[in-house]
Amino acid sequence: MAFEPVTTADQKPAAAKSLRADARRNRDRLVEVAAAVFAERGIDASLEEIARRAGVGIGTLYRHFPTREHLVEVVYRREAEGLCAAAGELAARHPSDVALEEWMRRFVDYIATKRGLATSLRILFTTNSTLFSDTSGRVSQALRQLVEAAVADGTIRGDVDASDVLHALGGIYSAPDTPEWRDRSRRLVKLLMDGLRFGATKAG
Amino acid sequence: MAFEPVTTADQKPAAAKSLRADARRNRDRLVEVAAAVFAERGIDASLEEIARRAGVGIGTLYRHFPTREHLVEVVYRREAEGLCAAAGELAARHPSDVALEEWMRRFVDYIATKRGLATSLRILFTTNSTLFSDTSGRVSQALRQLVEAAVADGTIRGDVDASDVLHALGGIYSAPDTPEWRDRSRRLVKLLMDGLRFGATKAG
DNA sequence: CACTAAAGCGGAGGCGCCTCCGTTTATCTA
DNA sequence: TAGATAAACGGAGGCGCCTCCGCTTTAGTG
Repeated sequence: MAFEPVTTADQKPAAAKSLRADARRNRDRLVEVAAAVFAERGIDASLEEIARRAGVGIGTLYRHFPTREHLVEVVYRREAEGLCAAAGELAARHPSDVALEEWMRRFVDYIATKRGLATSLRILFTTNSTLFSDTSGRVSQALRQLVEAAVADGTIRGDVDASDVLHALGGIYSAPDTPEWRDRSRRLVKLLMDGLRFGATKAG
Repeated sequence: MAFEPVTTADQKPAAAKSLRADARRNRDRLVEVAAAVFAERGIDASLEEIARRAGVGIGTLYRHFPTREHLVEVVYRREAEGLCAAAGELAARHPSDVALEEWMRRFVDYIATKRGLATSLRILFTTNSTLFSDTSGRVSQALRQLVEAAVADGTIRGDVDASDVLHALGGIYSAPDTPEWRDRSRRLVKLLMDGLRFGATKAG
């Protein structure tokens, strides 16, 4: 029980800076390892394993993240941010249609790690109501940026917008959690891209 | 994780009968003790304590109730049934307005045990969607019976119906979980009854 | 650099979860 | 009533959770 609100105080740079160097190091390490372990073993992974693999004691983990949910939230946010940041980098390095396609592929991977997190995420979203709107807003903003760029330079057709694409990706959320889920989702992305390229002013 | 649907197979009398005598005894004992322990210690009470106090091994508890949620569901259903059954008994033993008042008092106690169960119940209701509609339907049916009887014999005013009363009781659900919650709710029931008696054809 | 206070570390220990399997018991048949 | 057998029992054991507190490290101060 005991679902105290997950504070967001540690988001403030001031608070972040006030950590001692060793503490900051351990904290970062824990988040990184946690992301890997959650991806590998699922949300119910042993926190002791995370601490072990991060090379810290279990006490240290609990000091930084008093509940499993705190840790999950930070990992979740970090991944969402990474996804958003990738949009800019991809756009800078690739033709805009390729950037969009690659970003959607990563989006699928991102969602993949969220599968099976249903319960934990539900608790998080209940507890911290800004979490969902924050991240989903930022993610769709990133998508919008990519779609608009690709429309603008004619590598995808002009009669769609970001919300159409988001809608099309929506099937990924709701699809059942089968073993072939990932492959099917990738095919879906490809299909979607072909559709988007069809009728573009600039031929692929 | 692993939220397999909570089966309702054990509701069938046939299945119930097929238990060996000792098994049935232990199962009943467990449910009874679990109700007490959940009420006393909250939903997170130790299952080992429940087994201990029921005088069975922890293995026996888990054989009958493979997850905590299974056990909670059975306790929940049992209590709701008790509440419904009480309506008939109270009606038989008391003037109809007194029966209604006493029943509402018990309803408050019933809800009291559900406080703090938020998460577990949410999981149950998600998993087993009939659970909520089943029980709430039956409970409001019981209330309806009492209200209609009291209206019929004039011990409460005639211009209200069961859904009005249920609505008035609704505040009990939504009130925050403070220490004075129980007392406040009891005062609310009293207040409601005074209002219901006011203008009754048959003076109290 | 030496010293110190405060911040941080980490793991032992206690508890609860859940499974597994050797033992006990109810029920059925002769 | 005795014997057979499937059902049920129960607790040891392994694992994870989380707290508590004595020890270590850092970051300031003179």
